Amino acid sequence: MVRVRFAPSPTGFLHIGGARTALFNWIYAQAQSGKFILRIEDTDVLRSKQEYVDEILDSLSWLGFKWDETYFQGKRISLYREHAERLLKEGKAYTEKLGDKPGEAIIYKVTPRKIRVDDLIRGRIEFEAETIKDQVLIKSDGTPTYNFACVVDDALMQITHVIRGDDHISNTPKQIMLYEALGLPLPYFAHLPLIMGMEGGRLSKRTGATGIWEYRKMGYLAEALVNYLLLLSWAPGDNREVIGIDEAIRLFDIKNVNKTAATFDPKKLDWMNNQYLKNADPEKLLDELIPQLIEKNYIQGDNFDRNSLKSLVKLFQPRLTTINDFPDWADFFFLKEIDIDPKAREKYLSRDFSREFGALCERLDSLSDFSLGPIEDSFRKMCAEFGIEAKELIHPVRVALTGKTVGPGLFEVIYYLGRERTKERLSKFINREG
RNA sequence: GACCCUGUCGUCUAGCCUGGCCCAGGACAAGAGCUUUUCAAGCUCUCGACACGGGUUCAAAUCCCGUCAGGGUCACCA
Repeated sequence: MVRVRFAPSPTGFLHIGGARTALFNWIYAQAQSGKFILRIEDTDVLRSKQEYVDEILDSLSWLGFKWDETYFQGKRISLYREHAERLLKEGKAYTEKLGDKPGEAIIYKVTPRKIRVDDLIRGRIEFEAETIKDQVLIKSDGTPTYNFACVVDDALMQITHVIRGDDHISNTPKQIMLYEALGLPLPYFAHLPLIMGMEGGRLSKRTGATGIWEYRKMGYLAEALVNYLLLLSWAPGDNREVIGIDEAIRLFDIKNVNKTAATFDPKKLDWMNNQYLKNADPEKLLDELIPQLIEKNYIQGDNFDRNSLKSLVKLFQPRLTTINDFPDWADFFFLKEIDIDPKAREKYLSRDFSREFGALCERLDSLSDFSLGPIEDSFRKMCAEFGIEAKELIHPVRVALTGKTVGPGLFEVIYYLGRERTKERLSKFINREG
């Protein structure tokens, strides 16, 4: 049975790189019908915080990576000490006192030899143990070092595949020495390429948001983020980009994971998010949106028409980059007084449209069936009578109704805005004296 | 500095193992145009890469060697 793990340390939020490591472990477990284990590496007592633990768990859940078992290294301190003392007894380690500090560290003595790693993604990598210093196992304060705790835990938790970032390649020979010293079976290793920022180098706050939670707040869909992250170092091989997680699991093979570091491109993430957004269930989008709409005072409590909101969401869905675009772009449906973009006014409403807008109001008034088809027919007929092209009037009307030059089709806007509000907004541009 | 990893369009990649179908395919971005209603949607087109140099071979993006470049690691952090 395949057992993989994701082992974050709660000294910060879950970021893009961590999410990617979690994703590849999780998808491998799914593909192999194995177990995905979560291990919180909280041995650094000073920097570890409960709020980070909570945030990491929330982010993993949001991304859809369910885990089967949870461990905290902080609760296993005695285990590490037992194993270190065993090495001490066997003469494979020695103790050392650090200056005048209390306590003694336990240090593993490296013996020169060649260490081979057969990496599932990179093939064979060889190291000379001579280039590696003696390794601290237990620090003077009694807590284990990362490499030691990691080995003891991976062995005891019966982890079969260690899938982690490239930056751990040089830890691998150190860990292999410890497995062998302890007489524990070696797992398979697979090292994923790193994700870099647009300017090269590590993905950092400078290059934009890195916390998974921030992406959620910005209105990205978990499915889109996961799909994008997966594509950053893996491809199904048939030129498809938008690929559902179930199918990805079916096609996933760790041997096809790329070796090259990938640059995180926010623009492509945006595109991916739009791909998922346009096919998303409007009900689900609405659930995400309602709290925002309430907060903006666009709707009140539970006093709103869910069906008409759903229609609105559908209207905007194909053009949304993030969920959060909706409240901005559809604001004119909710606001009593809309702001007209000054440039839009300048471009389309600089001349007087009293005659046309007035006629339009009358026509809309006389429509017995205020629905999409009749609205459009009536509008176009009126333009013909005025001897103008429809678009000469469409743009000014759109600006008058929405305050914007872009948006959904005008007739949909009129239909969903309703007869009264449409007339009201148009009337503001009708000069009575003229 | 030492050790290690990696090198296909600006970016993500397919192809590389099992040389010829690749004067290198797709996607994002960018640019141009179409859509007798806008675009931030849709459609069409354009731009654009095998890091470099040697080999091996009838034939190399694909195999070998070297160079260069980028990245990672060298903590009683994880």
